[in-house]
Amino acid sequence: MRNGMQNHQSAGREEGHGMTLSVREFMPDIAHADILEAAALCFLDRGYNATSIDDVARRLGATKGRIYHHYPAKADLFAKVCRTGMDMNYAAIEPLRGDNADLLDKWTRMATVHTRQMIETRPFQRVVWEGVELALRGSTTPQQREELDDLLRYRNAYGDIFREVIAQGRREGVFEFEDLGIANQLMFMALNSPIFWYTKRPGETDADRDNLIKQVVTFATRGLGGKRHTQ
Amino acid sequence: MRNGMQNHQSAGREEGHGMTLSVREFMPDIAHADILEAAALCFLDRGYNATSIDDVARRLGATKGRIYHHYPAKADLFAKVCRTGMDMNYAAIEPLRGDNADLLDKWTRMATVHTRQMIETRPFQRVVWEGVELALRGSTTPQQREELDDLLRYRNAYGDIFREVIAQGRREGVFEFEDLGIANQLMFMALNSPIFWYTKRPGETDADRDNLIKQVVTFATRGLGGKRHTQ
DNA sequence: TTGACAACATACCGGGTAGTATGTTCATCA
DNA sequence: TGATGAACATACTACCCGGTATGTTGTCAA
Repeated sequence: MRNGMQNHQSAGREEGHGMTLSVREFMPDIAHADILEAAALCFLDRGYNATSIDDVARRLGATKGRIYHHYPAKADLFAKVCRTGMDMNYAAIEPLRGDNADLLDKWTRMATVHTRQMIETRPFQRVVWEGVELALRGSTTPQQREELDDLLRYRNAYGDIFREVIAQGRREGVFEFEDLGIANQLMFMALNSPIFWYTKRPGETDADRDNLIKQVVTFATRGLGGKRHTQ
Repeated sequence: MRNGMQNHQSAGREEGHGMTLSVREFMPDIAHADILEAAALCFLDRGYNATSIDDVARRLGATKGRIYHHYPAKADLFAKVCRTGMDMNYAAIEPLRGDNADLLDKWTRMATVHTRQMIETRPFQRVVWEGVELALRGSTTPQQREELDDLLRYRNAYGDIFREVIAQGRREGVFEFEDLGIANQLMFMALNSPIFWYTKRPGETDADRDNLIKQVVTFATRGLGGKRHTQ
């Protein structure tokens, strides 16, 4: 292990996503973090199948050798990106789990944090979405299905955290909807939607971003029939 | 043109989507309708890149020759599926365009018809979604970009129909939201969402489907701050 | 200082797939 | 009735890409 002292010229760092720090918190190994970030960006704007290992390597300013030295196969690299994305989501809402204050407040905070995650770690979250889709469609090899099914379970467990909260909210009269499964789907569609259409505006401020998030959360809150609308 | 009298054994018709009739209304040419339907189903459950022309042919109980006889390239087949899906959407809401009754009623009818389209022609609509995504990401060859840009404009024009209605609704105090673009995105995310998670339940009745649609539309209505909630 | 090994780069192979070139069948019409 | 062409099927090619095998460089420990 030659730790540190990597000075490859880091080509292809043209996109200024502010998500780099978040990723490195979860990937103390710099080499792995660089590869995962490059892979996430490639998967983001071309999708899994259309992205070649050479594409990822080119963005790194490296060659296939580097990637295959750390990951046995393209599918494993993809799975690792997905897992990293989900890890970041879990870590983001973890501090809110024990919150036993007002349910609507709790849900609002969870939804806000989640939506912020979708924006700030967008490349990874977009890849997670594609991973879930690949898991739902059949096909692929058995050993990859195993990894994708793991991702799906991981994702469902995360979704259940929200599901439980809105279920309790309905019991308490805070929310009003008919089918819990449908409501959960629609809620996540709204909260996740920035991964599809969000792009950082040139002069965007933190306040602009906060306002954007607020609008998304407000839409979801109202959609769920939330009694006391945020703000 | 030998019209009619095709009796290839129509293999791979195992899925009982009830969308066949809708497609054939728009494709009087049986040969083309069969190909488009098979292509839509293949693209639905494997995506564009992961679907080979041989896959589509196999589902038809035919070979590549048949497809390449009617479509010059895979991209053209994909574009045609997208265009057909959008054509069906336009035709579905067309009767509601002239409706000048209560705005919330008009919007509710439009949203209901749209959501029903997402369910009943799901394979085509899922392909449209992927087509829009492919158009938004760059890459691909120039002549294909032309077709995808066409699709994007076609789709945006369709979206503007809804956008105008909810914009007018906001002016009249029927809806309440901040940014029009964001509200439109969130609204479509909710209404389109069945293309991702809808599956026909074994004992599903028409009433079940209507109820499902109503829940989706209600969520979107509330999300937009609709003053008089449906039902 | 020298092996040993991590961390890559380079060179190569093989399978899958888009697209093409050509053969075959059958209906229609002159 | 035979000639023409639409509607396919069959056979083939060229290329891209995932994966591997091998070479190279620097570091560290003994």
